[in-house]
Amino acid sequence: MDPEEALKCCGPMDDLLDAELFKTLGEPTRLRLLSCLAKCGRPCSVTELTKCCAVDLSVVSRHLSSLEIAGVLSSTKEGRTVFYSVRYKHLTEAFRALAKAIEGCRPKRKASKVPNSVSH
Amino acid sequence: MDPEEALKCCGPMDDLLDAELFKTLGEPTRLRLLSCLAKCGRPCSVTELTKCCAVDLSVVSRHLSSLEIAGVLSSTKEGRTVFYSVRYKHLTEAFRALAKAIEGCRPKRKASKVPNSVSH
DNA sequence: ATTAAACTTGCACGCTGACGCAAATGTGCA
DNA sequence: TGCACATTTGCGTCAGCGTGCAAGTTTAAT
Repeated sequence: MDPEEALKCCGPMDDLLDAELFKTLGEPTRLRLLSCLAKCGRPCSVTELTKCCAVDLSVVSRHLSSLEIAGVLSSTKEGRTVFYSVRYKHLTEAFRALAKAIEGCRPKRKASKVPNSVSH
Repeated sequence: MDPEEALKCCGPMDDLLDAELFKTLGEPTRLRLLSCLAKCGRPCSVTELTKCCAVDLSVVSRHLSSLEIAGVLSSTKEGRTVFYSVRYKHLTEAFRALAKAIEGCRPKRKASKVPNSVSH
């Protein structure tokens, strides 16, 4: 198949390769917040999470909001504090599905010796 | 555990949460190139891949280079044309490992009613 | 040697996004 | 009501990045 055709044919990958999700995860500070939150294993407040990275609290608030929009975190409000949690199940399933989709595109057996088909 | 401690304690996630990888995948044009290349199921040249996205060939060249540096693609040169391929195995394993690491952080059973241990 | 094809690289432009600070909003408490 | 705490939002700044165009590089063919 040619790349031009591949563009039109819609596979499982196209639904799973979410640019917004990757863009959100592709930022060191956000990634650190996710990592710390995951390792804590419990919901944390914005103020708490600010202690694990060297940026202003307002910045952390915005990052956490982004992560929630991207489907990485969920939040619950208790009084005046907001608790963020990792969406473990959702994330795990997303990455597994992606792995499976990529694996599914992989050609099973290589045409070992067919010089003609190689050129183009 | 507090976010502050979590920062110091290094888990499996910290090795797998690669900001550079996500940043590279968090761009629509690059993601489209990856998708088309994967769906083709065969190595493609820069010129071929340019046909599946609406940007200049020089831009495609740079994107493919980025994807290679990030470990998403591999390239082989034949004469004057460069063929890019998806690193299926590498990507699949990376995402599966990530899924597993995230799953591993998930608290198995919630402490249903232990007020003392919650506060901190 | 000349020409053409396939990429790569240098450069400038425009836009996005991360950041800090200050002000605003929402909420519990005395 | 007044005050302190937790978080959000507005705003200006600055660096990074995607893009196109033009020039340079490598390699094949005539």
